[in-house]
Amino acid sequence: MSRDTELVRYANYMGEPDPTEPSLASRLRLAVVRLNRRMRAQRTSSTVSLTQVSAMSCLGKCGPLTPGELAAKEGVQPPSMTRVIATLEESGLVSRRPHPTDGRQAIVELTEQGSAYLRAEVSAREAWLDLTLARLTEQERELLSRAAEIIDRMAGQ
Amino acid sequence: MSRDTELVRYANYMGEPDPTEPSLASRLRLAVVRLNRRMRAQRTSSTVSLTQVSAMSCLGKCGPLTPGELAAKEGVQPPSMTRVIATLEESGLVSRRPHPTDGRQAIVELTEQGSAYLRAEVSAREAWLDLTLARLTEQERELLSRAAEIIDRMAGQ
DNA sequence: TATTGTTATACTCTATAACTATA
DNA sequence: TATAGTTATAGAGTATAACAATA
Repeated sequence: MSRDTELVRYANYMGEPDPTEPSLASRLRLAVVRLNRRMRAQRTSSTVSLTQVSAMSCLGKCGPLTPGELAAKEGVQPPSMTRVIATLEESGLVSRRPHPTDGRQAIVELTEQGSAYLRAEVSAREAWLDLTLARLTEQERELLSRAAEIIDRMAGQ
Repeated sequence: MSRDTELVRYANYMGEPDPTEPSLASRLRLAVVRLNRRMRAQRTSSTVSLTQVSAMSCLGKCGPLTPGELAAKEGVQPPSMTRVIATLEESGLVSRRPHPTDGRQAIVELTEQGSAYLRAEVSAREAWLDLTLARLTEQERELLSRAAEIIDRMAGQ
């Protein structure tokens, strides 16, 4: 997209504010904040938190990664990821091994147990979300599916 | 919606898992977690956090509320809201007055300063989100607008 | 006795700054 | 000197349990 096109879009988008109606940014912010809270509050028997599940999903999807790569993909700072990895390693869900050529780096990957967890337990954690999604219409789910893609792209910028 | 319809929907939705593709629940979870992180990380000169802005937006939209009502609308527990209100009151952005008929309750409302903040500063906090949204196409924004509605409804359940 | 709200306490998530080890 | 990662520390956000005040 050219810089000009982008500016025109921004002008068009910002040009007609409706003071009686909350902006799209406001509504999207509130919706995301609230769903995030709701998902975190969803307790499972497991001790693995939403953040940890998210990191494990990333490893499951991308394969073994260095801590730095994992932090970048999850959009957190390296020290935050250090802690997530340490906790998961203590639980035996991920393992670390030395990088073959660079002594500074490490390779983090799911253990057998971690993979099994991802297959079986993640869906348990997501039970509430699954059920809530199931209550929607097929059209609404299709819409959310596309929205998830867009939101993920926005967050990754 | 009847209970039967709901069960059929759930069966249809859950019946065809595709192991090669992350589920909608997974993708939506990741998208929401990441956008939430990204929004919180968005620093402003202001000292008002995203959670505080969210509570103020709620007061701006609904008018004066008791702490309990505000907690329910935001989907947090009362003690959590106690803290948010206390901080906002210290900053002079909201005020508390006694409930006219029930001595246990209180009425929380935006002050003049709080309203001004909501008009002027909130958009500053949302600058990043606004800009990011402006980079999308009109169709994508329309889609997100509908998604925000659905997500908010899901979170409110 | 039930309801509303607050206080006390603790845990998760995340950040920045400073440090260590390796390239 | 630059990069990858960890340790130390701090702050936001949220919860549960226990308490106080009022209905």
